[in-house]
Amino acid sequence: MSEPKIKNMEDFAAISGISRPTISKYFNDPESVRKTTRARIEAALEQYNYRPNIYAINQNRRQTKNIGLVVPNLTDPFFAGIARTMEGMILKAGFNPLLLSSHAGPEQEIANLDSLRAIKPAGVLLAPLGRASDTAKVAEFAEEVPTVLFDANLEGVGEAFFGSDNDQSIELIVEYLCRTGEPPVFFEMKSPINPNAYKRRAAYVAAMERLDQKPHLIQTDGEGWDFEEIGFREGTRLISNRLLPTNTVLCSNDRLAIGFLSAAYENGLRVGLGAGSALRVAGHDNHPFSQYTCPSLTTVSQDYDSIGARSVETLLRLIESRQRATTRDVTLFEGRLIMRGSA
Amino acid sequence: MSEPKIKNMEDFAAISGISRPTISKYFNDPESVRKTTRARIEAALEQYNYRPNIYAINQNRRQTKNIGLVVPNLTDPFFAGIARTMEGMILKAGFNPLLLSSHAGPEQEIANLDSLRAIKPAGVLLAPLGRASDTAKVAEFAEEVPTVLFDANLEGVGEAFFGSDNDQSIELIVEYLCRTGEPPVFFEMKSPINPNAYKRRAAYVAAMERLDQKPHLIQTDGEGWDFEEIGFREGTRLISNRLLPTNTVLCSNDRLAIGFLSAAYENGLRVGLGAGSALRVAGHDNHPFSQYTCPSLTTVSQDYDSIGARSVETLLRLIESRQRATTRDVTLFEGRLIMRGSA
DNA sequence: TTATTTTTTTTACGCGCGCAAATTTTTATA
DNA sequence: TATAAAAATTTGCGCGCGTAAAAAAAATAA
Repeated sequence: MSEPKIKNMEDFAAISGISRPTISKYFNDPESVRKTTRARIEAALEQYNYRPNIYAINQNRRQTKNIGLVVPNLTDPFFAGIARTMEGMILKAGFNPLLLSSHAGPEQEIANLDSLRAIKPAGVLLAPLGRASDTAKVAEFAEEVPTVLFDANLEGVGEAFFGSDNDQSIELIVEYLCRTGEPPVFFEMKSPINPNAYKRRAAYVAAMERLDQKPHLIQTDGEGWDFEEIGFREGTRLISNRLLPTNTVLCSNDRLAIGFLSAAYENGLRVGLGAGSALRVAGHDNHPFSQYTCPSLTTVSQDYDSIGARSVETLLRLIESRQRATTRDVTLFEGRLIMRGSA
Repeated sequence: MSEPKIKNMEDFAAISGISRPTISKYFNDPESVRKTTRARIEAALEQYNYRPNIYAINQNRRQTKNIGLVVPNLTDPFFAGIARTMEGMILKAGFNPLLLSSHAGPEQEIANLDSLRAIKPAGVLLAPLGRASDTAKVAEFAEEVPTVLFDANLEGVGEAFFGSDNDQSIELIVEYLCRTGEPPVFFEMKSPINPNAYKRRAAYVAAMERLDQKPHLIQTDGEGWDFEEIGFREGTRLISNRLLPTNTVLCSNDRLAIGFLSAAYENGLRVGLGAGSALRVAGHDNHPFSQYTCPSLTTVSQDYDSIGARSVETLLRLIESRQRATTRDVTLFEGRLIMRGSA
């Protein structure tokens, strides 16, 4: 279809009979040129299928159209889902998302930020590892590049933070559990990787005390991301040695609960609300798989549509304004109780 | 630490007392300059922390160091896991992986390839959607850019294909199920998105006939990626209406099996090998969550370490040789039986 | 020491585009 | 139709680097 080879914008300008600066203007914003000119350019575009060189563009633009999106662990369907919706929003706004996962730990988190630095992003959306994060280096990055945090907060770092209101969501489920049966013990990791875990622990204690109940924490060893494994291992130990003080267990997150439920099943313990059940188990997060556990998991859903939307919007507005935030917006979204079979 | 601002390679050359072309040579291959020179550069590097501009590099290099990595659905932990290991290998080889997911369908798959085209990758690793893929457009892309397929084959497309030997793995589990109990029915989607599903169907039929058993296919409606939901919905229907002709169900993949197990549980059907069990359920893939179903899922694991490693190696060799493959290597790796509680 | 090889330096061009200022052309308004 | 405003064009610089050829310097071999 195309006989003369279009190698660059100059060639394309020549063949389409329009000046190169106007072509350049068109690619930066098709609406910025006259309708008739746009039509001529687009007609030529169909014929010759030219695309500007992205490296030349980014070398010369004051600001790229890249937005970094860093999550702690893409292998976790929970984060994969969030990343996916946020990616969609970034694309729709005409930016180019770059998805990175920090699964290997804080070094990789910093490495991710370093490789983002190399592509000079207009902004970054970061769900930090949390407790494990190298906060100083993350803060340093956030000084250079407009950065919005979500999911896990690092105090004072970045332009804004959007996350879940753990106080509200944990109180919600603690209240529910206390109202409908024995008060729950709280099952969690001793040294959780995620700062939300600390908030949830404190929220559990506070909620229990508010209800005149005695808090009881069960804290297991275990490092890393293999939450189901940890929940299963510790669940097995607790159940087979009859170490549970009540028949109700609130797990710090759904993945621990999934492991715990599996342990209960393997040990012949019936979980659920009914009369014939020996145990109630609840989680937190409304993990994609929590619907298919046996029994299905009662949990609290995080409002990740809002968290994602607000994070992206905030960053985009910041980028557009070409200046930094005057105040650091911290907004927490409420959870919703998801009642299912397990509690 | 650094008083004079290093804005580009020329500044850095001046400050380190070495000529710019030599600095350039160093960044393209640190081993290519004399030891003493390298030491001087690295000393200066520590002081001034300079990094070459990646856009300027890629604009001028004959070939970038980018490698595209496209999977059908990052929300599926199975693909997330594969992508993660392959990413690691690409990085170790000194290339820059770019991870994309085609979850929204064939249009996004093509959009992914288009955005990869824009960054002029040295090569691409592609797990196509399969049946739904726009094969002509994928093939066109693979003509332009060295592309290795994995997981799902598109006949004749790309330089090579690496995947699982569905014939072997399905026969393995069919043989096991027949040997230890009633012969299995095969539970699958009527119009599966993945070509492996077709291979598995055929492999099931062949394996059953080889064992002198009558194959029985149960094919459900349902589109998209929500396999657990489909498995649950259809499982509920089959169980509550007593439509199963045997007590053994082989699911086309683990995610269907997870939904099916959940349905069995909800309907009070005990699953497992034991005498007290009414049903046996098996899957295929050794999905990360298959270990934590109730009961844990008997399945076949795919050798994804080998598939990933061979795919990456093959592409890297191709890139290094700077020429296309003379023959299209198709290698299938064998599955391994994972015996657990469900069958 | 001299001759040879390897490495570095010098010089210079080109990549494909953004961007700015001044000029010209086209369109909208009076 | 004249006038003002908007859009397009011309001209030209600069971004930061890869790369090539020739000259110079350094390391190695004879």
